[in-house]
Amino acid sequence: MDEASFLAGYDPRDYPAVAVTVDVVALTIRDGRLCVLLVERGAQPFAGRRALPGGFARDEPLDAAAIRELSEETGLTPGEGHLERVHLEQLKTYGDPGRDPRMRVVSVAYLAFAPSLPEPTAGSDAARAYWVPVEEATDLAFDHDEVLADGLERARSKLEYTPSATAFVGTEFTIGELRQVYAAVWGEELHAGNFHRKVLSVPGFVESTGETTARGGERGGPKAKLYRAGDARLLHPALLRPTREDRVR
Amino acid sequence: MDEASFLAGYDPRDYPAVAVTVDVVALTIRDGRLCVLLVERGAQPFAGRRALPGGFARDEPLDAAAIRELSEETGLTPGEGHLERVHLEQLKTYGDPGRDPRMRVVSVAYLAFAPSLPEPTAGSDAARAYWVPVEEATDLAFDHDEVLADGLERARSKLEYTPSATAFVGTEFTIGELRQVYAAVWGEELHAGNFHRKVLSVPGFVESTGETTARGGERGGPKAKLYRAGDARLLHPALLRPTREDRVR
DNA sequence: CGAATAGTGTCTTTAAGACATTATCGG
DNA sequence: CCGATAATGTCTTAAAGACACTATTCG
Repeated sequence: MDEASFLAGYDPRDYPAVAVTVDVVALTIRDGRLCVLLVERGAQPFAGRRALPGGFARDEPLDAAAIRELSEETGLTPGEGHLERVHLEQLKTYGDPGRDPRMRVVSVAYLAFAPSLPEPTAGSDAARAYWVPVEEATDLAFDHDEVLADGLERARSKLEYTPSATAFVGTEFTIGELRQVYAAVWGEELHAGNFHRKVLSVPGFVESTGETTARGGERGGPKAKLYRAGDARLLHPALLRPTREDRVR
Repeated sequence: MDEASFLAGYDPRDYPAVAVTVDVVALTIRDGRLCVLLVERGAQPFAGRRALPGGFARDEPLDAAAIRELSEETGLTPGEGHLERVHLEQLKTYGDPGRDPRMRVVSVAYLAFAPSLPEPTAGSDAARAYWVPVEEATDLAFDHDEVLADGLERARSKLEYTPSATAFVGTEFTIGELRQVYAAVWGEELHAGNFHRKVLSVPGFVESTGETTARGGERGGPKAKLYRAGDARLLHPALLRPTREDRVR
């Protein structure tokens, strides 16, 4: 029986209720570390535990619900320049019976990449939210450990094949800043010289602004050229992670 | 407000009902052509139109619902050896308001790769289902054109980085059969010699059975060595599609 | 035999990675 | 000056792609 013929004679109110929520794995880089946005839970179940931000889907597209949740939790409002540049994509949907002890909850998870955002301000509705380095984001409520792990793996993979690393930095950035994004997300240092040449050789990854930074680095070094994101949606050739042989079996 | 604190004081029966369905983009290769499983809709809306197989999610994991739908539509039962080797993965979730004219329906789409299956038999519950070459699968009900397009793009990409092409052939196969899978999914011929060497050079992609086919090809040619799927979950290095420069912008 | 296919060999080009080198800045 | 970083150069190795070629089998 297909979806529609089933629904034709079907009143969903007769069935056990299903709730649809949207959860967001929001990643950013602070002080060279990859961080995820978490909220502190107030109510049962999992009271006091940390969880991914999320909420009930209203009468809106699922993507819009994800943006709304992110906006509510960070205290940032779309239209002020902060949330516009956030990269957002659907991650995966989690719907196992029992993942919420109270009822059937189907949760559509989203993955977001953001440039370094201000810490959510106390006093706002978002006071319970804060950025946590991903290694310390363990023991989350519900199945959010798994959701986060899936999000991290997706993020690491995305950096290989797409220019989405640019979503973690400002509109203008140096190659060194971009390299720090890769280092933070992949969790390993990259060879500066080879990375530099590689990034510039991929068509459409970055384009020069003609400008340079006003000063050199904090610990010395010359001024760096500034770039902005190019028009490529895929990286050809890709920027592959250093292969760990055992990862593929 | 996060998901759980919202739900704590929330009775979903007070809200507009949301239905969760599972749709399946099931792909197979018949006569060298990539085909998708479609069903003919009987009821309104979209009566008489073709749609992807799918249905309401019951009290079961979402993956289980997808397998169940596939089983019901093809008339094949798990445990008879046909559905075991089907590769199944979650594709994407579609939940825009208005995608079903009657009510809010959130649909979790799955992508399935199957070896050539028998045409669903008339007389069974699956009589309305049949395999259609993907180029002819247009004008589908709901937003299923978009779902199918997303599924095809995912399938093409999967063949690059994973050994999932082996899910389209039998447990034992020749390199030539594998090449026909790539040709059908990517829609372009591949150089036989280079493909052959490439497949054998990727660690864990295929392993030799030591056997060969009993006969040569129908139109001539020598007996071919037989292989089975190896233990790799990712292809290193990958089998990249011939690059079309304009695809990446 | 002729056509088609399996499988291998060879060469060129491209890309990745290791490593060195030069230049420029801050302190 | 010293240490750090930006940016470029060189060399080696791996991989992709074009192409040729042999061997085998069917009709």
